[in-house]
Amino acid sequence: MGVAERRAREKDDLRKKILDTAADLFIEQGYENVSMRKIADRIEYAPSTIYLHFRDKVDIVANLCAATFGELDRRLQEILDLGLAPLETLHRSLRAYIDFGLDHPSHYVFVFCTPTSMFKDMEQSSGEQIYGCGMGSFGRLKNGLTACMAAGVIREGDVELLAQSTWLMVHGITAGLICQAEFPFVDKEMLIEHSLGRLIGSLR
Amino acid sequence: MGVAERRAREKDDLRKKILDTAADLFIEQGYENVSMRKIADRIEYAPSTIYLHFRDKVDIVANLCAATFGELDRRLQEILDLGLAPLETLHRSLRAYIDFGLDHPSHYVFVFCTPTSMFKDMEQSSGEQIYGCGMGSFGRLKNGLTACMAAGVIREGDVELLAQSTWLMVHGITAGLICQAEFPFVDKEMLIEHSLGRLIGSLR
DNA sequence: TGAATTTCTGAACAGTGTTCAGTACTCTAG
DNA sequence: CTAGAGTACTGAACACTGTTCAGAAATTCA
Repeated sequence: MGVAERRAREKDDLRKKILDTAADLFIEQGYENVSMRKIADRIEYAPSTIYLHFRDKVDIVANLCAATFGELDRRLQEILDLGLAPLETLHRSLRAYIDFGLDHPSHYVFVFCTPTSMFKDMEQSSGEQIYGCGMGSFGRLKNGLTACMAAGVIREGDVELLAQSTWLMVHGITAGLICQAEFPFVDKEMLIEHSLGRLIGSLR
Repeated sequence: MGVAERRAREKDDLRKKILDTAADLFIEQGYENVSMRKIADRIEYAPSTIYLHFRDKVDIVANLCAATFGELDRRLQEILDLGLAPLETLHRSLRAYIDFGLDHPSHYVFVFCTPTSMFKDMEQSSGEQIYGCGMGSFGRLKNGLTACMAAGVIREGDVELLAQSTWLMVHGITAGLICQAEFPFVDKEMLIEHSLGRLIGSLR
């Protein structure tokens, strides 16, 4: 009686196809310019079919973001697994965060640059999903700072305060480079490393 | 023959009324949730009338932002006029920038947190208007840094690089506090001053 | 008063997210 | 092999969006 399983698998296939197609379109055209009808057209289903798999448009993006930010977590774990010096680990982690944002600008902007007030009339579960996206990584940042403090390579202080302050500024680098793409920035590599240098230097 | 003048004045009055009403609505409900019809309803004109005064919706926001950011310029000039020590001036200016963003979250997000790619299919003039919003203030930041360098209170360096790096991080504080309003931030006052301390400290 | 200008509107267009009655299909039980 | 249950899917519709434009209304000028 593998029928139920096959049907479930087929249902999951379509779900994945919707997510993949939506991801492609979001990257191609940006969140606002992608409509449910465009997604439906590309997968050759009626728009209403999508609603059998996702509550609404935000639900699709929330799922995509959750998946994408899982990748950030993986990248950060990889760095942790290298077993480097705490300060070097911190530096690489912050750098990985920025690179991640630049690699996934649409997702990053959606999760971190959309005022939460815009999601007021939204299913709570989607809101929490989006909200939770970054929390795992923020926890890693706190761990990283704690490790640095324990090793005595940065001065003692309120970890929560330091972490929030650090995140805000790293976020600024990431979001600024994404959203002000037209701005005549100096060499990006230099700009990022210089800023990270200041950021980490100010922890000593 | 003051007829023409009176009519021009009346026309300008309606223009201002549209801008004021739009500003109110944007603050109340956020840019995306305000429609041309809502604006038209509140001023008791037909939606199409608005198009006699503004090219499109973006044109309205662009005008609002230009006006708002004029206020930022004024605030920064006031600080400059105090004739304080260069480092103190820099500190107060950065603080004023953050406070300004928190005072006008909708405008700030619109100008700095909307990917420029979203304005691709937009009249060039509006794009330049939005783009130009922050340029004046950025120039002031560069001047402030140059003054500090001349006074020998920060170390020598590429002013453009320092200014961009500084702006990115100050932007992060501002945008982060606005867009992640639900995040359980520690005391905001402390968070801002701590971050500014790190930022300015890393210039020495 | 009549003509010319300007101001303003109503209806329409093409698009959006979303809902839902009803069709088409697949699988199960008799 | 067929009747019916159950699922997957669709087409049409709803209420909205920004925007356009022919024509109505109001105002000014001769």
